[in-house]
Amino acid sequence: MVPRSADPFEARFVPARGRGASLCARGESGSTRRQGESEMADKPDYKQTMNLPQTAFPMRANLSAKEPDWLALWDSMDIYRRSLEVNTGGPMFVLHDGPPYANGHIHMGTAFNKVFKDLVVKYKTMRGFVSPYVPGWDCHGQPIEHQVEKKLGPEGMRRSSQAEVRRLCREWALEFVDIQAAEFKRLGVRGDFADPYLTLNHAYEAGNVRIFQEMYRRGMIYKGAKPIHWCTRCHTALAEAEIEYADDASDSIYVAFELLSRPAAWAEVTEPISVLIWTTTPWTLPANVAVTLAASADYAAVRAGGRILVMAEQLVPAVAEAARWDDYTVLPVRVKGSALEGLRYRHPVHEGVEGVIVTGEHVELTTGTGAVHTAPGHGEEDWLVGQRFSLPMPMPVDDNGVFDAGGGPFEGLHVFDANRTIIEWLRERGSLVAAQTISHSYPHCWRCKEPVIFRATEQWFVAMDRAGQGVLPLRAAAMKAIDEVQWIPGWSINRMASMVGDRPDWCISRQRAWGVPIPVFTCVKCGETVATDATFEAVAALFEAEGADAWFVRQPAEYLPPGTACPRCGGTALKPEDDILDVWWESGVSHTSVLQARPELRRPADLYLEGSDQHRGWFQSALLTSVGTYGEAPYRSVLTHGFIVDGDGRKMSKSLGNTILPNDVVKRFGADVVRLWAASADYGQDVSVSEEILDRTSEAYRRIRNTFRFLLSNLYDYDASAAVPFQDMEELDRYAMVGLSDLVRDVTAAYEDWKFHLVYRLIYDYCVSDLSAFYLDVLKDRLYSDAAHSAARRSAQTVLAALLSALVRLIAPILTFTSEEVWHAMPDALRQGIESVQLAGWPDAVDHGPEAATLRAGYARLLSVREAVTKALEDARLSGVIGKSQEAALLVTVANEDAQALEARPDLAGLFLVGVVEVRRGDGTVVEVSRAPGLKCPRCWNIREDVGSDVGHPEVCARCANVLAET
RNA sequence: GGGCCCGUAGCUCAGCUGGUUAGAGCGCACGGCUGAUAACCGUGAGGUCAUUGGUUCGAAUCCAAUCGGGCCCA
Repeated sequence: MVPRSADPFEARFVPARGRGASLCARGESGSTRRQGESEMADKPDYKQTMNLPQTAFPMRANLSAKEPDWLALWDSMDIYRRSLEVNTGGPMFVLHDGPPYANGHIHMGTAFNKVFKDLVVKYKTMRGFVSPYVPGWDCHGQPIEHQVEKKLGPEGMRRSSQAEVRRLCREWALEFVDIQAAEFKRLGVRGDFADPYLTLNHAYEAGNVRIFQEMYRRGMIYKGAKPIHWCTRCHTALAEAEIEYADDASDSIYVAFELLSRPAAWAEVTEPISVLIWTTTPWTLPANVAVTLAASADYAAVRAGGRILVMAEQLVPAVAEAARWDDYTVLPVRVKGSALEGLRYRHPVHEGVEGVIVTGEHVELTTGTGAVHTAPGHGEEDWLVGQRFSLPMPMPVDDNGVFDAGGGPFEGLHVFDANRTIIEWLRERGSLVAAQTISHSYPHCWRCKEPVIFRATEQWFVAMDRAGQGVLPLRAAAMKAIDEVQWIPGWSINRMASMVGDRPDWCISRQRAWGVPIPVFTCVKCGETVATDATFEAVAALFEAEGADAWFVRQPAEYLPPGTACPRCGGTALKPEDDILDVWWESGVSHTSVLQARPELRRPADLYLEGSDQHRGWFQSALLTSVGTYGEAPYRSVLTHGFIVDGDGRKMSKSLGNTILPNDVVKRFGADVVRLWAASADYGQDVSVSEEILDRTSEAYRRIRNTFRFLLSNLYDYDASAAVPFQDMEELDRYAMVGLSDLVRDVTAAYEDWKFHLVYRLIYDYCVSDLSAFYLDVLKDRLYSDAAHSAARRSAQTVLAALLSALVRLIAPILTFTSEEVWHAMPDALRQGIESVQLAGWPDAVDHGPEAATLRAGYARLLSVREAVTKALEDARLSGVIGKSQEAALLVTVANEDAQALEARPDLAGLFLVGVVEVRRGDGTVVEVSRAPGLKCPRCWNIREDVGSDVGHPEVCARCANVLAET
């Protein structure tokens, strides 16, 4: 702030050229650009006698350059620690951070999420809550491992031990933890970045074991074989999250399976009878065990090419076309699928093997033949059918995707290479009825982009519907817990409930290196699983002390209690499980590894806050592991936001070229603009970001900033001891105080509802419409022209101080940098020695009693008349009657009630910013404009008839003469 | 293909349980001011409320379908 010279009124007779530069922070001389300067030359420079705004708070924020300074200040004062201490003894609010994946730079989605969380935490802190925020990172998992694999190359991978690969993965993860932490901090996010939680921390890793132990004990974890997506290149089972669907060309073949017995319906037929199946994965035929028909559909027997083929009646024409049958006949008798159940057929591949016909609900009657080749090891639905009919589950495909002996004639071939061979092989044997190539959606590995296969392997599962005695099965318990959580927005509960209600058992096995091992052992001698409280505790202790790495380098005998033996055969040679845990499990258990483990946190958390994809991800893995262990949800409420999309509502992708990166936005606009953008969007739906949106946001930012600047600039001589009590204020000021209270009340309610876009709108509209366009505009005359110490001006300043003090707090969670900048530019008296706005608490919505309603009503009328006035003034301006509004004289004719509201306020001319106003009563509202009588006062620039009435100061209006005389 | 959700002016948002000519701010155009000045004030033009049907005396608001978009799943 520029120091003000001793007493401006000493300067009243100083010629215009003499001073001035020192008064104005802008440094403008004020004496060189006026036309008619010569005629002013020997007149007093009244400007020097006025209280014009002064401030060092710059109009242009230069955020990208200045924000780092505030970060440094916060660092130096340890703002995170202080934000907790300031509310010591207060209630607690725990927002638990969902860990982003420690790979790559942050994107707009992560930026949005983190800013959102920061708004919540800072708001809660200012409301008096102890609100710790411990950021976290998800450090394990296939993507990082894949990056390391790429870096090492195939040769390097072969030479590296698992421990070495894990070391590189750890380095990779930690590097990106640092990068992302810096990026989050740069956005103004406040938290315990000095001690974040990382899923690779030893204590964290141990938490996985404790949860596993408890859920295992409760009978919720089992080992089973089940078809899962398997990437033959990455050698791993893939979760749904790791699958991408893309169009692929596939073989589409129709194969006749010759029936071993004749259905009664077609007993008289002499040709061989086959059931015709259709498949797009020829390589799964060696694992075939059944054909599934739709129980209630009609099946027909078609005579074509010298044999009888059974298929769904409604699909006959389509099949005939695919097979290019010139000539075929449909036998007159139809049968239901259920009538064929139990028939046996000759296996299409394996000599001397039989398959069986069954029925199921999943049979589609829109494509294919209505007869589904069923290989329980190669498909989820097939597996379910297999379960129901107790079918065998052969699995002739190994980890590499290559047939073993079970592949019969195709042993040694990779499944995708085998397709052609199999087709030819079938053709030679006459069972191939048709073959085409079709394009359809096929699953691919999200990392290597190769097509994946469905393949049954031994996996560890979390059972959704079974549990030990006396324990509520997980699904039922989770559904109950879901009901007890507050979901925001409300529809979120439907999504969560339907997902948990429908989901299959959770496969938690991954055949990878970079993660936390499934903490069980297998007896080398008999293959029994060895997992007891004693072994779990030993493993947890091991991880706690040495990390999960120890699993891969230490022998079980080194850390298991002496005498640990297989409960079945007594064998003491134990092999640690090879599979590692699904990373969703890992991040899910943070309720224990973080919330429970850290003294400053607690479980359950008050809030989990993530994007809507986490219904399937973290919200769910946290829920299941928490319910499975403690019988309750890990959170009291869950807030979800939409995804970040471009200006057209499309997802951002490199291929579309519509990506916007937070680091770029920070550089160009500043983090506060990112934060304002995040706050201004309705997160209940997808959130758009584009150049235009950021431009608009940036303009809104400047608008808010300028409001602060105006407030600050008129408080340069604020005297707290001269503050005017509410009841002694000018009426307009009392109205402004009521408006401020209303704003505080509304904004606080909006924060409480997590409606940040409403917070933004309320504050912004208040700055623009209530303050800038009315109150502050009207106030200028009083602030600038009245005596500095006058009660009227002090009344105005008291309001400005209140506005400033409240607004800076209300906006502080959002504009974290700018609010701090304002805080430090505020008069000391308003800061009350508080070093940061983040520690300044929340403004009160003062109840101004019954007068508040009277003021609101009176000014509502006045403001509606004022709209008519501005319109009339504009017309008058257009026709050249006036230039600025002060040059106008108004004749306002209004209805009776409005007239009362106007007449009740003697300073109508001031409120309308015109020279003079006369009010008359009439029917409607009519405003007539003419030129104001009188002369322009050279000091206050108002047009007054009393200009020249004072002998002491013959040039100015009476008010200004008084001011000059007083000083 | 299934589940959940979304689609009001160029942009961000209001429009409660259906009720007069659909609102605000920004942007834009035009004007004013030049003592908030790369600021401030004012006026104005912008919408067949995604589309199409239906319910109703009356629908942006209820229902259905379609189109477009998002997340999740297949």
